[in-house]
Formats: sequence, structure tokens, C-alpha cells
Amino acid sequence: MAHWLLKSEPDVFSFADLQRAGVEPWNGVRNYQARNFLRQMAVNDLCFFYHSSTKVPGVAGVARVRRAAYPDNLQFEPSSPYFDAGSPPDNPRWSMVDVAPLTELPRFLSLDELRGVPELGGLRLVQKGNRLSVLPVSDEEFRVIAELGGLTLDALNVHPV
DNA sequence: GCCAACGTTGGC
DNA sequence: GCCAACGTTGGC
Repeated sequence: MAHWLLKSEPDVFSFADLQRAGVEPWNGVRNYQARNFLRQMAVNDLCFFYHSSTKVPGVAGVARVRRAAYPDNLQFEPSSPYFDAGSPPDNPRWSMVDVAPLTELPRFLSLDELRGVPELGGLRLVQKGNRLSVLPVSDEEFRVIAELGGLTLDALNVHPV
């Protein structure tokens, strides 16, 4: 199973919002690299839910993929800020996945704290100039972050959906 | 294909 | 609100 990190501005859509929503289409990604990662996601993959552009940015929870990549409908909605007139309907340019909340992190992990963890030096999130909103997390990085956040491996060893 | 201009992201 | 970093656009 692969692991990922998804960024969201909590003022727009927080982890608590995801918990209320239950399942949410992760739409609006308009960066090719991020899109390619979305397309690599499989059902049941676990994703850290990261709060960006906020007072204390950091990892707030864990979500999981409920539906693999399919066309992002907003690219065909002229009224949407995510509309893309150049996307061919027979070969849509942009994809989205559906995600559902799994669990909040018992201990919120700020970006500042993550930066201080030697094992996470390779994480794209903590590297300079990182702007990707969807990024891969290695198995080892996933374990380190989950444990730092107060999650037992049991808590994450959930039944597939 | 180069690269300057521009827009966006996101930490601070 | 500032600005560094980075991606995209478009003229040439």
C-alpha cells in the first residue's frame, strides 16, 4: 500500500470538515505532478491530511482513498474556478479521487515539529520551495509521522473498504 | 527551445 | 501582507 499527503487550507476545508462530510471528492488539483500522484492512488491507500496556509500548518489527521482516480468534473464547469477550456472531454486532463476520514491525529504535528525530525529529512513537505499539494510519503516516513502523532499501528490496521 | 513575464503557493 | 520558490505561458 502506498501512502500520501494531501494539503488543504483549513479555512476552506479542514479535517473536521472531512469528518463531517464522510466522503469527499478531492477535486481542483491543477498541477500535473500532483495529478500524476492522484492517478497512482489505490483504494484504501492512507493519506495524511495536512493543513496549509494557516497559523500553525501541520498534519491534522489520516484519510483513506475510497475511489481511485476519475475525471474531475469541475474542469468542464465554465463557472468553476477550476474550469479548463483546453481539457478534451474524451480524454480529460484532470483527475480526482474520493477520500474519507480515518482518524484525527491524537497529537497535531506542526510543520515546525516535523522539520526537526531527522528521519523526515527526505519528505518533500519539509524541503525548501515545496508547493505540491499531493505528495508521496514513504512507508518509513508514514510510520514515523503516525507514531509521533500518537497513533498505534493497530489504529491504522483497519479493514479495507 | 529559450527565457522573461506572470500567476500561484504557502510559510513567515 | 510580504516575498521566495516554482510552474506556466507565450514571444521570439
